[in-house]
Amino acid sequence: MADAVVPPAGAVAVEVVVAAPAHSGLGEPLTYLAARPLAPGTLVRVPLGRREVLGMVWEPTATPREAPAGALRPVAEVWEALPPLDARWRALVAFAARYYQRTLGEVALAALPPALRTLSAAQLTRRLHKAARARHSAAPSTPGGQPPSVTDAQAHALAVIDTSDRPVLLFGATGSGKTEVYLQATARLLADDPEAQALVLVPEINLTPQLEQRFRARFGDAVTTLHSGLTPAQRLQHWLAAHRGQARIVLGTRTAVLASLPRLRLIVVDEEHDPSYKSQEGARYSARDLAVYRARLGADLGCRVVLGSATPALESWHAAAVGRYQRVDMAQRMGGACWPQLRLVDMRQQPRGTTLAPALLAAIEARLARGEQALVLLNRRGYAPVIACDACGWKSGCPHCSAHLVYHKGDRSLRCHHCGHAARVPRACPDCGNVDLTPIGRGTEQLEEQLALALASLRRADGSPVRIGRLDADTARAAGALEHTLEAVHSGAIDVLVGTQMIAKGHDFRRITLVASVNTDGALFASDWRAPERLFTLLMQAAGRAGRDAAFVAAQGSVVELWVQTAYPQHPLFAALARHDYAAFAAQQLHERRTAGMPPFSHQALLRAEARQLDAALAWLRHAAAAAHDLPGRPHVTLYAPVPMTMTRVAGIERAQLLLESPHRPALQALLAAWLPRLHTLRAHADTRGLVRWAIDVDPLSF
DNA sequence: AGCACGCCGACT
DNA sequence: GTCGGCGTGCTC
Repeated sequence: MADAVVPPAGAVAVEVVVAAPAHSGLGEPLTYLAARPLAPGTLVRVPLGRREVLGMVWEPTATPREAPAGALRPVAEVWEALPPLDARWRALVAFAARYYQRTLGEVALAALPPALRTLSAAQLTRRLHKAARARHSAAPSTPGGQPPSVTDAQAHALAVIDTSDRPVLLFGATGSGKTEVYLQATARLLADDPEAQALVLVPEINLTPQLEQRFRARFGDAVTTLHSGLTPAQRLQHWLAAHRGQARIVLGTRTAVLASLPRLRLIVVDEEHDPSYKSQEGARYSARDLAVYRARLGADLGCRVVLGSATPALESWHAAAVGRYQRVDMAQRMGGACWPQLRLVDMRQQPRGTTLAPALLAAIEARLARGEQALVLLNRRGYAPVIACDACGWKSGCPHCSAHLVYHKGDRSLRCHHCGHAARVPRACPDCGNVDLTPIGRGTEQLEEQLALALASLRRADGSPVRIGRLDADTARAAGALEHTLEAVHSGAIDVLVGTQMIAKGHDFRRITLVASVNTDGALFASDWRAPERLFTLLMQAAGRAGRDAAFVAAQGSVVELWVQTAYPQHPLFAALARHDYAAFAAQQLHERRTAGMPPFSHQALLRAEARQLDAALAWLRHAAAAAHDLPGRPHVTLYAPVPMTMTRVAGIERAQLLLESPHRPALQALLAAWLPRLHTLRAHADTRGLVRWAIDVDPLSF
């Protein structure tokens, strides 16, 4: 074919990484011919088999590989218009690829905006010119207003951020003014260095619109965003602005940690404990951990990293305790806002099946009567998690998953929350024909209904009936619905907001004086040993929604309360919660984890397998474990027996996993690095029929 | 991962 | 007789 073309005299070999997984045999950089040497980080299009793909020039690997068999093919196109991705960025990608056991190309190319891959060099050049013109015609940014003066705690935090040689863990209560610290740290940096860039990471941008608003209000056009809500064209445009240094501040979700930011000097990870920083597919990286590493790579520029949370991840808390991070405390809530008092409702004293204890209902009524608002948390959407037949015991199971179909009353459907399967609610039991099917348990939809019923006779000051709003993945699906509901809470159009954990995020509600958690115990004894940490975080976060306006609370003469319904009121988690004492909770949890040898006192990786039949998945994992037998690091790594996942079947696929654990991270890393090539060989040559796919998850968060 | 080639069941 | 299922093999 075209390969017969004789390379021009003076052509040189260049190494190029492409977005190919390791099992393709293309894990290492590929060698092509170019008319002249190309700088590492340059984007190129290269022929690969019968197609042409985007690749990136990489520096030759330290250990020279033997030349590929056939004649080298020439690079098809060099994207000269785009400045190469710089050495710091490549070092970050190289680290992420190595640590999370992926190929360079997978990580490097996945970090680029998808729209970039579809462009030709000519289209890119046009795009860049257009962006440059738009920039010239745009009005200069006009940051609005004077920054507010800072409290002593904020000033201290800023001083530490300025001077610390370590990652800073900003431990600040909800409403203690962490955002103002981020803003002023950013402002100082930009004032100090006319080219510096800052990266602000948030868990989910649509749940925290206020942070974006505050950054825009302060820095105007210097702010750009990077998240999945943007159109492909916007994402490309924003990415280019960051890459070319025009965007001074990038506000984004976890993917933004891999954005190109040549003059990056400040990284903020807000709500650093949030699990959404851990990627759950592809390269399963932790954006928080990569942020810390990235700051280290930028040390020569004076790059700093700030991890902020009211309830840090226990890993981060421990890192601060041993001195790897520097902790700064901001304990006080601004403006004298007070902490909710904890009210535990012992559900063992309530009749079985009670949704809302009478005392809690009365407390809500009292608040509504005074014109205050309440927030009721139930971490389960739908009307009921399952429906059952009264006669034969049939339950609504998903045909594709080891899960129940959830009853959604609104559209009379049964829906699987794992695979999306949806069906009409049957008129009668599919097994015995009995017509009495009963919903078991409660979801937000039912809670909303029961609250409406219970509060039906209640009137607001103006005589109108009280209004109940619901916020969960179902009601938030429609465009603008989330903003609309939040606005209704702010304006007072909604008196009681019912919802899943999404109502606990950073919304700054002014008139909420009561927060209630209705069905708490599921999380207390979940099989996942991280469940208590997540529950504590959720309840602290939810509690933080109440009493934010101290003047309002005082004028009302009200008491701010957090109500928790539980059958285990004596659980130590609640004692710490009552004192809103994260430190005590962390100490207790860390003690348990140390005793049990769990993270952060050990390091873990999972080998996950998916297969048509469970046996095939388990057999593969056993093969894999056997293949690890004599590997480096093996003596320091515990391999547990392969087990089916808690949710064994999802969308017709059986899942199992093998846990690896080591007190010594380098040993685990060494083992993984040596193990993966063997696994690829095993997959290709051993009998692995039925196995659909497998993947390594380093530092897994969920099991 | 793509994208081909290649060998067995229900349709114009 | 073809269209099309997805099994295996290759890509510097």
